[in-house]
Amino acid sequence: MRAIICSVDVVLLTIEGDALKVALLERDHDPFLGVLALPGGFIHPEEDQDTQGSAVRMLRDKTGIVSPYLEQLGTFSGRGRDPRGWSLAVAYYALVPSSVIESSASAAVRLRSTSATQSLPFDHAQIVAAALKRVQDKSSYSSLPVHLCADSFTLPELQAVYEVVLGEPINKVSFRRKMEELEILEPIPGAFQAGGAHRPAQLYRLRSKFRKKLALTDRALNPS
Amino acid sequence: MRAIICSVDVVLLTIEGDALKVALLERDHDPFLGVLALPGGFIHPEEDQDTQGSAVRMLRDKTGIVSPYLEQLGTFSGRGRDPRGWSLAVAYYALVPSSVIESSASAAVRLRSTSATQSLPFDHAQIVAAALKRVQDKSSYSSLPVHLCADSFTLPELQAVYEVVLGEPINKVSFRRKMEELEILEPIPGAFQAGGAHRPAQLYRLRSKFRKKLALTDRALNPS
DNA sequence: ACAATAGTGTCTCTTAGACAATATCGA
DNA sequence: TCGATATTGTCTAAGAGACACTATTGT
Repeated sequence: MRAIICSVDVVLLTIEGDALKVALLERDHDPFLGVLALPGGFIHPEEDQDTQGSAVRMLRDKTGIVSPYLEQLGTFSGRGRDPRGWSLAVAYYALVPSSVIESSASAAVRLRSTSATQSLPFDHAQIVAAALKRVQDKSSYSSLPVHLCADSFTLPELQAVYEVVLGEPINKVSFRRKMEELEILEPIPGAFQAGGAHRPAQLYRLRSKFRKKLALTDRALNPS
Repeated sequence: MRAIICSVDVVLLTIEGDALKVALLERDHDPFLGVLALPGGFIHPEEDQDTQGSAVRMLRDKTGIVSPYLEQLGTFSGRGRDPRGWSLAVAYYALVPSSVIESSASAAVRLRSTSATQSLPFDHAQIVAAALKRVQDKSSYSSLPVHLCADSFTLPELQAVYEVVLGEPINKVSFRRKMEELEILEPIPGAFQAGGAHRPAQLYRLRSKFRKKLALTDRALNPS
């Protein structure tokens, strides 16, 4: 009996401009040498505590990024997904602000729109689709999208992030009420973003209690 | 390098009396020979299409049950969880009505209350806890619990199932309104359940469109 | 002063829960 | 008829979205 090929893949998501982007890398060996694919690789039992550890290691070694938010997405398996044989990939997804990409991503990282991932090798298109669906579902009733924002941000910025992730506009008043209720944000005293020819916006930061934890709502932010 | 031990475990849940129960089996080999544990076993790449296929096979062969609802829960991995070495278990959960257990479960199946699974071997207690949490989360905004009901059931019965799963009472009027809105049920013409000394209840069945698909609500059934 | 965006007040409509009325059975 | 549970009607209160008003900046 052939051994099962065990790997871990990571869907690293960020917002660039007005769209969600995935981080891809050119594969450095066969199969699909040179083709853009999700960062991933074999599990190293001697080195990795568990698959989450594998994901952290791969993200760090291959993209240079350490993501505060990293969650298991699911496991993809079967005979057909890898030409080398029956394989099993535990997929994770990570969310980072674009500032982290700019400051610490390796030069090999390529950002691609999540809407243009049809041609990825293996079943990576399916994995990206699952990550996208998970992020959208979770975003509609949680504080998940704050992890796509930098350390400090304004409410209009955060709302724009939610709108990019959910793909539809949100009522401003309702959005602010919801953020207020969640009690996850705190204004940074005296800090404003002066941008353009208009009233400056209050800068907020995530309250420390929620650095690692999500806040959940009873009702969807944007019932469709 | 040692190969990774790849297995699949299934959390089979049902309602018996007023409580959620898990199906357990006595282990037939070491480690933990004779100890009650989740149904599970090694992935057979020659035989299984993918891990979902492994889960179906194990459920069928070890418990005699074929569950219409079977969903991946997550993957549990690491050095410590199995005394034989670094291992990886893809966990699934299944929901079946108690009638299915009664009619087709193998005699070896033991039902245990989900609140008494602290002493399970490996990390099975953690897997059961994750399954329970998943089922509760999903039940609060979907039609998931109908899979714990037999083919035909009354609305009070279904409400009782929701209440067992969620662990708290639900407003009757709201519950009925929600079920109405979801449009997942249809009354069985002329079929009533005559039970006791009171008005008989209309029997309903799941509309065929929702046999395999869940219906989702925007708002939690029971905001707490 | 004007344009532009930030932030707030308030009205209305929808929906959830409380309460209670009606329906239908067996005893 | 009475007790019990099913089913439905309706009132009230909380929350969401629409709209518009105020605030504060650069030009």
